[in-house]
Amino acid sequence: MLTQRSKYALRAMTMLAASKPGDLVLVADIAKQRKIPRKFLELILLDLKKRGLLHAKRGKNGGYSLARPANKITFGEIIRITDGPLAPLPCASLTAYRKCDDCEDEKTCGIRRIMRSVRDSSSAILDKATLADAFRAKQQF
Amino acid sequence: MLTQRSKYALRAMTMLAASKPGDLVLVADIAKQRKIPRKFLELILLDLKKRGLLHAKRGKNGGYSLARPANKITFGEIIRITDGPLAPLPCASLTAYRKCDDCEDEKTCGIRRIMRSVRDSSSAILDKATLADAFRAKQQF
DNA sequence: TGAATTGCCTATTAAGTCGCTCGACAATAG
DNA sequence: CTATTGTCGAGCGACTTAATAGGCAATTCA
Repeated sequence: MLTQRSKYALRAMTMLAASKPGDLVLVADIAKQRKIPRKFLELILLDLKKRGLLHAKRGKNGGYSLARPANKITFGEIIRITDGPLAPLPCASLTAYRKCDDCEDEKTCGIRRIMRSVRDSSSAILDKATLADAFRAKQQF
Repeated sequence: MLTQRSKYALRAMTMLAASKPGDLVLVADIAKQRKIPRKFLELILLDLKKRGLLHAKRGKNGGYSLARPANKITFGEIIRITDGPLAPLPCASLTAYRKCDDCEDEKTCGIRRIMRSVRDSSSAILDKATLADAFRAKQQF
């Protein structure tokens, strides 16, 4: 399950994706409109900024905007930043591989093989799904 | 990421799958061979038993065995018991659906749509992968 | 019958994570 | 200068996770 943190991040990002590119949006506005605790949201956005997904400007008339077009920012990126690796096991992760402490032989591990295919199918979806896709879905109705 | 609990469960179950069907295996033996804290493992196995995946017998010459053939027990079942729903969001779960507290309109939610497809692809794999599959993978080498 | 074995069950604990808040600071516009 | 707005560090309560402890209940077998 995604953490609340990740849910908030996705919601905030889809809101930014819906606003005009380059337009600056206030944390306070995002918090209000998406019902996210303001101070908590600050931390999340800051993180997304540090990882290059957002651009921020301080001071009056400041705010946040996407650092790239909405169709160039994927769910996978966002979730990895807020929640960590997508893979069910560290030994099945590409972006954050780690050997299992007590794994006898990784090559013959049936559990790993299956978790690896779960990882592959999940990231196939999440690394392809962009903010623009999510927004488009909303627009259809 | 799976919890330690789930990892232990999967390891224990694959060990039981490797033993002769109907044979009783001691908790202590599983714990030793798979390097799982014994008392912790007891709790896990008990849970799996209550949910119908294992059969147990008490007293001397007792132990655990699979309640069904290894090719009828899936990873999905095991993980749902030990870790809960597979879906990344409650609103995207089939087996444990729950509406998001503050979701405006589920039908138009782009996030949900994507998470739903992640769920679908994950469970397509995990509800098909059986203990026998994992064991077979190991045997190949 | 009774001792040994083995799973069943309830509590408890230590450490960590999650969700969130507070207060001060730094940059920027006007 | 002042108001605004993001940045940052610290901290906190509730919960979860991983594990331990200890006794009870069923079963075997001598």
